[in-house]
Amino acid sequence: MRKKTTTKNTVKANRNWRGSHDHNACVVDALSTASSLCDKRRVRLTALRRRVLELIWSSHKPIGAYALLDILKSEHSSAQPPTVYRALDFLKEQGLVHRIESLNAFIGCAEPYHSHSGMFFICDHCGDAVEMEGAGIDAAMQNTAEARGFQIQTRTIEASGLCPGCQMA
Amino acid sequence: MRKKTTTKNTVKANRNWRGSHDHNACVVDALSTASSLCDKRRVRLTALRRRVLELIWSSHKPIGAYALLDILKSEHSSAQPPTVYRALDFLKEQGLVHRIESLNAFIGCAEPYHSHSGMFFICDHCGDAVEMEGAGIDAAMQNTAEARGFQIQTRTIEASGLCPGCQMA
DNA sequence: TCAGATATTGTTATATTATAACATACCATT
DNA sequence: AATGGTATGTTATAATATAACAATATCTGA
Repeated sequence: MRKKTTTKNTVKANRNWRGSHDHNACVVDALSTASSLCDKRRVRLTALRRRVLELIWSSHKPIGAYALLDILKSEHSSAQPPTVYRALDFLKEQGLVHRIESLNAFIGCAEPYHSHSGMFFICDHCGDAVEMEGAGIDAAMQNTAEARGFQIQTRTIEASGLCPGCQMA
Repeated sequence: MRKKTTTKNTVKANRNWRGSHDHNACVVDALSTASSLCDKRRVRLTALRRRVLELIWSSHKPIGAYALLDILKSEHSSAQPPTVYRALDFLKEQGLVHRIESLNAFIGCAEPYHSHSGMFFICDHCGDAVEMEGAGIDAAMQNTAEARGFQIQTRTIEASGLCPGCQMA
């Protein structure tokens, strides 16, 4: 039995849209996870790289390289484009951030322990982006690829549209 | 019971990788389809737009805006970036070309009659890209989106890796 | 601890991709 | 031909990304 209380459903959807609520705690978590991951892998999460990761997590939304650069410049006068692009390259390699191709922007990865490409739902209205589990999508792509003999290395899966909150506006 | 004749499978996969064989016929077809589609919709496939579409189809691989511009310039000296970007905007709106986000490049759409986002398999080695049917992927994304209350407007689905031919190299 | 090797960051310059803004030309209807 | 909408021309600049080489920091083994 299932009530059709639209409001209730919307609220539920809303509650689910973003997993976490305390954004500061989120950032701290992400940084400490990143730190231990890098230790384990014997790669160096330098102050600069750590700061870039922190800035990405501190932004609720996907953030572009030049927006990061502007912030870095204000606290670190030597920052130039390569400064931020190198840090981003490192963070991507380590799976700590994802690049959102349709936005030319970057977002923190909530599940850096296992390598994956991520699927993103991006709200055109508020700019929020959320990474979700593939739930069959990866497998479906893999099947299609295999049927044609294509060997997948990386996936880009992005959807833009309206998040629950912005559908009302 | 299943034979493991790798060679045979690979050959089969290869045959399927690209649907069509006569590329010139392909281009002619695409142009005439585009032409009738635009007539039907009462929009103008001008000489310039038609030429850009032709150039895109004539390229076996996704082609960038500035590569198109270089060709246009050589035959049409007034061409500038807006010339090509405007044509591309028109062609995208009409669903005649797709933009491949991970490459910043454009490719002709083989199925312009019905609006869709397309799923692309892009070979890192030879640069070929093939559009394939979603076969469950769109539905799977839609389900995930609905579960969270997200309303999808456009999708970007791209995989890069190795095409059958390049796996041997 | 020191020297050499490697990794990281600094610095300057430039490449690549994309859009803004305004002027002119085209062309369909009256 | 006058009008209004669409398309293109033109100039300038914004936004994104990388190349190439120099300097510095960190690591490793003797």
